[in-house]
Amino acid sequence: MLTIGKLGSRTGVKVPTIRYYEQIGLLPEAERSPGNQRLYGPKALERLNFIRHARDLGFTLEAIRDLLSMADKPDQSCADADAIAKAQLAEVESRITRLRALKAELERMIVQCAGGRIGDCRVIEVLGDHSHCATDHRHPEIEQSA
Amino acid sequence: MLTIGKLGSRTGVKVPTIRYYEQIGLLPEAERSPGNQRLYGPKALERLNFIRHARDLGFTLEAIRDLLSMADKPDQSCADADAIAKAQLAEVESRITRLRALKAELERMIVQCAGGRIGDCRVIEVLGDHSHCATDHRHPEIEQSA
DNA sequence: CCTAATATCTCTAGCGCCTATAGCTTCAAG
DNA sequence: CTTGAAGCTATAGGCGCTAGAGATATTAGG
Repeated sequence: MLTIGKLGSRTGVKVPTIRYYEQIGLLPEAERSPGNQRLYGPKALERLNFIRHARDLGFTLEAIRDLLSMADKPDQSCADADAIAKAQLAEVESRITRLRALKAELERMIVQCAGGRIGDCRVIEVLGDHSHCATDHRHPEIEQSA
Repeated sequence: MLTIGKLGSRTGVKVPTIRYYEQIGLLPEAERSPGNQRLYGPKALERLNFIRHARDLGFTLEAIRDLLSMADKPDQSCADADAIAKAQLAEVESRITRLRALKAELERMIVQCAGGRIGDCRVIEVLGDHSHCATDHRHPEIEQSA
């Protein structure tokens, strides 16, 4: 049986985060020692590793919740798991595309800056006027996460 | 003079977001009409366009705050603006690198999934065990934003 | 065995960047 | 002159944690 601290160091998940996962129901309520401290067995370790890994891959906690509930039903079709993974892939791809446009724009901006006064600075100027841009890097919603 | 709604539609920034920017001091307090509604002149339009553009390029509000204060001093050196832009470029590049690793991992996972039962599903299995992975896609802190 | 350091506990608030809701007032069109 | 859209304030929520306070538990050393 592991204490929460050991569990954290084995999985690379911080202690408050583990408690948070329990609180939102992503981890089951942990067993407790006589002194009321959380204790974890191998199953919890496995489950938390799964979560950590999925987070590393950029899945949202919602998606992870779904994936975990699938992992618990080994006889069902894995089409749903596949769909979640594919959606995540699409998400990652679209982020890459967008970031590449940003990168290009930033590079253009920086290269053009002669390093003089602000009044002549391309960085400031370009930011002030989107029409200086080569690509349409605008986006509907600013995305976040991994 | 523009109402907040017009300002929003011209810049692509939502009305509550504009009020939020004012609240946190990114936009100056707007003039008011006799009926207490916010009114914006061309300067505010310009400033908000700048903000929107910089947000689109992934700058944080903090960085934008700095860039704006530089934009107000056209005679200073633009080295600082340049540094901020370069930091942002580095940030974007590192995100791209990471996302590419994620993409590769997700693709591997998906391709390997034969589409059968969960019990045989590579997606679920890989998530459960990082050692199945080709790349070390782990990261110290999960990043966010554009 | 006692102490001191460390780890854990609960609870609450905060981060960045908005977004949504409620309940009101003002304005523009018909 | 009425209606409906657009505006106002104030507050709460959302994601995924992170940080803090203040109390208790455990462990290592003397």
